[in-house]
Amino acid sequence: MKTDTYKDLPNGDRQIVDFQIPGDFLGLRSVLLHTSDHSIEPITDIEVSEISADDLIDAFSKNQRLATAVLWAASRDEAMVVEHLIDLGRRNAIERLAHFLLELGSRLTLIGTGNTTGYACPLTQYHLADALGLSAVHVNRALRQLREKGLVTFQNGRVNFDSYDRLVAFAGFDPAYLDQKGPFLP
Amino acid sequence: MKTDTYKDLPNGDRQIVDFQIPGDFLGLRSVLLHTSDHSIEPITDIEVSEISADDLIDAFSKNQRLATAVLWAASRDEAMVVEHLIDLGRRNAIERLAHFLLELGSRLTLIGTGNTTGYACPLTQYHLADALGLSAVHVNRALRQLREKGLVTFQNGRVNFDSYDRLVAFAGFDPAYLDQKGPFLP
DNA sequence: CGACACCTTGAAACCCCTCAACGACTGTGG
DNA sequence: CCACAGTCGTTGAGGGGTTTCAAGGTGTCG
Repeated sequence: MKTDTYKDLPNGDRQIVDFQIPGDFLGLRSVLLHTSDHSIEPITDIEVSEISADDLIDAFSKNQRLATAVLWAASRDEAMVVEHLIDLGRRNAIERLAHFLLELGSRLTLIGTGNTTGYACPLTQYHLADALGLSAVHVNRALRQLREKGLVTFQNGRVNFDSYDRLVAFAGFDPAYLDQKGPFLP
Repeated sequence: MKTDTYKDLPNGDRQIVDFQIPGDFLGLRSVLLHTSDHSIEPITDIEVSEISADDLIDAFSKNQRLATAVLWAASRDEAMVVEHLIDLGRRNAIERLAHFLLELGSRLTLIGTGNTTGYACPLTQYHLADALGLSAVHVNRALRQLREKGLVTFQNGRVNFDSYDRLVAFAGFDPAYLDQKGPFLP
């Protein structure tokens, strides 16, 4: 159902780069690069189909729409990483958490497993910490603040948006970068 | 000669996502996405050629190697953003700076305007601050520490590697993600 | 010379981390 | 059935990295 892509660091820390939900590519980034220094970890049970790099590239020659669609997927992945980058660079812990929970909600809504009320979220606070560049302890405190502000509650594997609109305003969340209309095909 | 891609935030901060050097695509990310919420800013005089999204997509149908090469470029861009993400998430200010200066050095070396001795660098400390998620004041202090450690000197528009090997070790820099061998073409 | 951009330094405050401890829950083996 | 280990969540105290505020210095360019 869900996985995450991460990189381990020499000092034992790790940084989660992004999470994948049903319908997402896994490891698209490394198809053409000679290196793949990231690891993928399942969070829940998953179901995957494999496609070889050669086949994928080969298919480009036969179908230009496929090439375009794959490039679109790669661009969208990168846009998410960029937004994630902005999280880490210029938002504090509580804003990061708010923004992250909203982004995941938007993505899950698109595939029908979430809405503005909330969604099922199998992540632990340690996952959030590794994704957001925080300590697990601080994630806990930040989640409490969000709860006490009446914005969002994350408990028992569920995210509940207590006040979706106020949360969006608080986090400065604009889902445009998720490009939920799909690839532009001529 | 150089540009940077950044995003302004509501509170007046901004986050630089990456820098472009000669030979790089500008705005590839937004070709297929409906949105382009990033801005591009010239740092030095630049020379660009324009290519329309339609022409690019159209070319995919005629030349599969081109589609592959463009996807490779997008993947490489993303790999750099990912490494940048790890910088912000799990490295402190001085390691971030060291890693960043090494990455830029590697990229410039590839196009022949740098080596392990150093390179010309037209960035201000404010650029570094916006890229690395730090305050300009702290960038200044961190640069001083790197200088006093005898690792690298950044002054008067030049980066001098005082001890390249020790700097690489200090920053944990591994240029593999830059994939400097170019796209894998069957 | 004045305006401006950039660099430098100090002091105080703040955000977040580390360390430490404990409670709730789950699964496991005796 | 119960003791035990393991994972996850929660909370407190103390310390450190970084920010903000403030001021002054240098260089360039009109």
